[in-house]
Amino acid sequence: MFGLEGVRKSLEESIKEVIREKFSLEMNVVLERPPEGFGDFSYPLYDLVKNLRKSPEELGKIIISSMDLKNIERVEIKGNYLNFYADSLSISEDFINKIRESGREALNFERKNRKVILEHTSANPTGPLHVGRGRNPIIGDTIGRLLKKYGYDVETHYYVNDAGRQSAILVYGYKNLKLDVNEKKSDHRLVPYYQKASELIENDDQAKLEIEKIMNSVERGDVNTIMENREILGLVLEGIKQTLSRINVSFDRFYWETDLILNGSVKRVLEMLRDDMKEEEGAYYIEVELKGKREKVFLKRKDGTSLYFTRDIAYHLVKSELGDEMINVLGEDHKPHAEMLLQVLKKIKGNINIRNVFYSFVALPEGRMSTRRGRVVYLDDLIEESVEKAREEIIKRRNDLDPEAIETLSEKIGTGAVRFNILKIQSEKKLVFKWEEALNFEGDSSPFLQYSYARASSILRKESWKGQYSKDLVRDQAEVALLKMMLQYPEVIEDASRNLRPYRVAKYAIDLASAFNIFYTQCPVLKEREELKQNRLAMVHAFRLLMGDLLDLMGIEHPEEI
RNA sequence: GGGCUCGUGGCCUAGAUUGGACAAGGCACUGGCCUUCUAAGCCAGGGAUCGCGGGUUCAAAUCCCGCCGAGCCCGCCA
Repeated sequence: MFGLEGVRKSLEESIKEVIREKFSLEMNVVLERPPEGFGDFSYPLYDLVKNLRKSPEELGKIIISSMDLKNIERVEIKGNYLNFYADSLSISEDFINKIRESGREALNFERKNRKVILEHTSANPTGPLHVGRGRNPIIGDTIGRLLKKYGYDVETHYYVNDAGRQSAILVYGYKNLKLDVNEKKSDHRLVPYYQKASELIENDDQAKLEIEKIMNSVERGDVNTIMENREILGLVLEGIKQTLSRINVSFDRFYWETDLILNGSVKRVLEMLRDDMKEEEGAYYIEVELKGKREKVFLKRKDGTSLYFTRDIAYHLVKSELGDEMINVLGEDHKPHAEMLLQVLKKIKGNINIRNVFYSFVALPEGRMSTRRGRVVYLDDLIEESVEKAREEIIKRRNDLDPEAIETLSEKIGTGAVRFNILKIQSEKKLVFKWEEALNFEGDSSPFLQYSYARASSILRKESWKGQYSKDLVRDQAEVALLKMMLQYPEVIEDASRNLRPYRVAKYAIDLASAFNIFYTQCPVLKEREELKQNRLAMVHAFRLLMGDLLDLMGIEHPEEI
């Protein structure tokens, strides 16, 4: 791989070595990234100054004179810091060479030969997706793309909850109520049935009984009931899939919860935990420790049926057989559940690799989203509004496009904005949904990225890069800044993947686009003399490759012109 | 009540894992830049007691303790 990380590591090693030899000290050397104008890496000398009672100048000189300065252009001692200026231009030459030789493959990481089962979204198939949990598919899908990029094999799962009360309510409503609904999208069409049936249970004992009967049959593993239910729930799931596919989210596998009942997994879990279970009024539970407190977790109702937690254990055991590691993207409300689940899984199966990514709910300014209270923004509505906004903006700027082209373009820009505006914020941070922010197409936004990509494409359409590049022709500050920014790609991807922080990619994409836009305004390309033109075309070419890659990672389209 | 998470200019967000040099972007605001590769852009400017109070340290937005505020959780629900 290319980039500056290698330089950092060898500098750290070398400094550590010098300190050991010259001062007989064992120190943990971590270089910092200094503010603008202080080089690429810096080493604070405070500790040494204090330890050895010598001036920073004196210490700095000793270190510099005996350390290995490979790939370093110059070093300065400034205050209590040793500032290293990397020879970014030589490194950039390697980078451009790699791009020339292998194109986009230059951005690939080595395969890890490790398979991750990534579960995300898993919304109950009882209604359309709303923005409250809308972060889940976007964060989840991006993590999947990131991990693939970083070299993992990834299998994405959607766990379809068809065993609970909510599913039974919908099924009952759809089968028994005669309603006149004008909605063509199936997930929205079924909403009134669910709502009406929910109301019914409040005071209609007969309905309540019927719903409990459905639940009971399902949990007992009655194949007919389960399959009938799946047909109705499947209608909603189809609608959800449509929504997701519009924002480029898809799954390798939909795993139905009731399969765990049908294939005996749930039964096996209960057997495995038989010795740990305790009885209380006919129901069975196990005890787990949560934050120093013992908690009861029920696995079996007094009527003998299993609970969500039981089935979740079974599901995770299934997943653990499918890959080397599991990653789940979960709402913050699942935190205690996930912690307890992990404990139980460890008890059953010693080494188990699970990592959870939690996100906090998206709320509206007036409070938490709630379908019942009619306080909800559906993901479909957000997408629709965003695409509409994009259409308006395009019509404002372009009068050369036919209606069909406008349509295609607004879809790409609008859906990209939906993904980006959610992605750019750390998942655990609370998020209040405001239309004016969701529809912001300036500054830190996806159109900003797509715009920079289109600008690069536009230049390359007029003239393509012939393959020449020389660091000696780089003079402008904007060129250097762009090159340096591009060199950060590997460490950003690594950090984002290892720590499951997709927002890092979003932030980096903004910085990169920004560096390119400055380059674009300051450095003409096409009208320069041949040599310089080729040099700048190389940068534009490399930038376009990188930005296209980053947008793909985020599931955002990158049209050649916007 | 207990636990988890969050609190950074008027608004939104980085920086916190690994404590370091004037706290960095964006929105909004003020002023400039389209006869030159796409102005969804670029340049310049104003605007921050980093929730509050202690502590550790040569050095704290970052680590520790307490408090305040917001969200989430504490079911034989999912």
